Amino acid sequence: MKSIPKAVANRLSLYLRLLERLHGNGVLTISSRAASETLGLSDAQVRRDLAYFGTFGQSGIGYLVEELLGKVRAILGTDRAWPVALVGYGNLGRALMAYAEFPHRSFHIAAVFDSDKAKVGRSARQLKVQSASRLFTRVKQLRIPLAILAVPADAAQNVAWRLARAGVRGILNFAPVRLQLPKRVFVSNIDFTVSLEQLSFHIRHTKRKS
Amino acid sequence: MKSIPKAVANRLSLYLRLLERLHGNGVLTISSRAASETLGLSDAQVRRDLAYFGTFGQSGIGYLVEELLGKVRAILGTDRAWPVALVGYGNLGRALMAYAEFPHRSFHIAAVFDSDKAKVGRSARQLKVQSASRLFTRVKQLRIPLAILAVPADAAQNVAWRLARAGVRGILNFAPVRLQLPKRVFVSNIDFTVSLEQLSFHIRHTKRKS
DNA sequence: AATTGTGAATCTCTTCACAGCA
DNA sequence: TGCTGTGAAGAGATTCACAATT
Repeated sequence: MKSIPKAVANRLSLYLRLLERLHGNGVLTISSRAASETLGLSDAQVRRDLAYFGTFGQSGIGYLVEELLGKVRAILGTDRAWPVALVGYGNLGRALMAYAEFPHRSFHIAAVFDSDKAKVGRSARQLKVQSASRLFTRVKQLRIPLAILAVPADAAQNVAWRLARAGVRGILNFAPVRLQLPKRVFVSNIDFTVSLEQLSFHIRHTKRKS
Repeated sequence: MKSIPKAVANRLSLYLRLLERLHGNGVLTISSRAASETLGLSDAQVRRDLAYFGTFGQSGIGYLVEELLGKVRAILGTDRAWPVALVGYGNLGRALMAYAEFPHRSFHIAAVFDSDKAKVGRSARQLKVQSASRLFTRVKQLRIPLAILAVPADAAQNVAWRLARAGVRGILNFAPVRLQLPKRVFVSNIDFTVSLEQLSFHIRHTKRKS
């Protein structure tokens, strides 16, 4: 099997969102043309992307929404539930704990940790915030594969190492630092200021309308 | 002037972070080789990227950190202060309000809005949360160029339109929807579940170590 | 008639490799 | 010698365009 281009992987979530919406609306089939218009891509690109995962389109008709949905879910790995460890229960951690989209999309917070004694023991939904000292043991014991890192920048690398040693395979990192980790651990970075900088860059480099 | 490739724009924030750290540590020069190792890029790429903005490296020495820092800041547009409107004062909105990195990086929240009457009037730092009905007028009056959208998915498109009409040039969107806007308005999307899906995808498609 | 899947062409990005500079 | 800046080559991603399919 050809390996999947990075660019394609980044678009899969896009397809998933579209297909879930269509399925929810009872739409049975979708053509590459129709999908491409909704998503702002080209029709050829949609076909090329989907072709990486097999050939399940139907000439003259398009793709069966339900079948394709199952396929994309399987490809993304969201056809099963993923327990996630949340580390850091500050402002951001609390917002993530309350984030309603996660449970609807196969990710559920299975444990919450914080190093601040004042926060430990506090109830977050049905969970209690646990001391960060128990992080390694608990994550390993529960075999939690994913973690969300919502701790201050200067604590991030240390926590990341402990998570990696505890067997975590992927980390969603909100701290504005580049984590150094063994390559079996994948990292997705979300950095709010980087995103704002992209906006200021584009504004600065575009002709003003007025 | 050649137009700047998208891929380069995305790396500028990376360079900015590195240069700020070096400058803080009193480092005077940096070679493309040294920079590339820290950042996990190739040395040729660093040189190529920087060359888009002029030629200010020095043969045999490298780049002057302070000069390059100023240059990168100017390119990204973070050499001046950017007022930002925050729309949505729920869990995420409060976390963003408290986010300490923004003020250090030329972005400051200049106004906060929420449609929930119970939240209006509440104090967020030195600001009072304002009614969303005043959004258009206030944003226009204050000429706020950037907005952070931290509202529920079903309200996002409507708020985005009002922001666009009020003259906003860039929107950082946290709602899991694709905003339709005039193309003079740039959008950066941050979608937590998309990032988690990228992790599950990579884990699913990688040989397990054990 | 409508639509897929894909070779070939094109466009974009990255790396190689080296002349030229301090 | 150590390093930049860049032309040329290479790799990767996108689009074109059309034979094959229902």
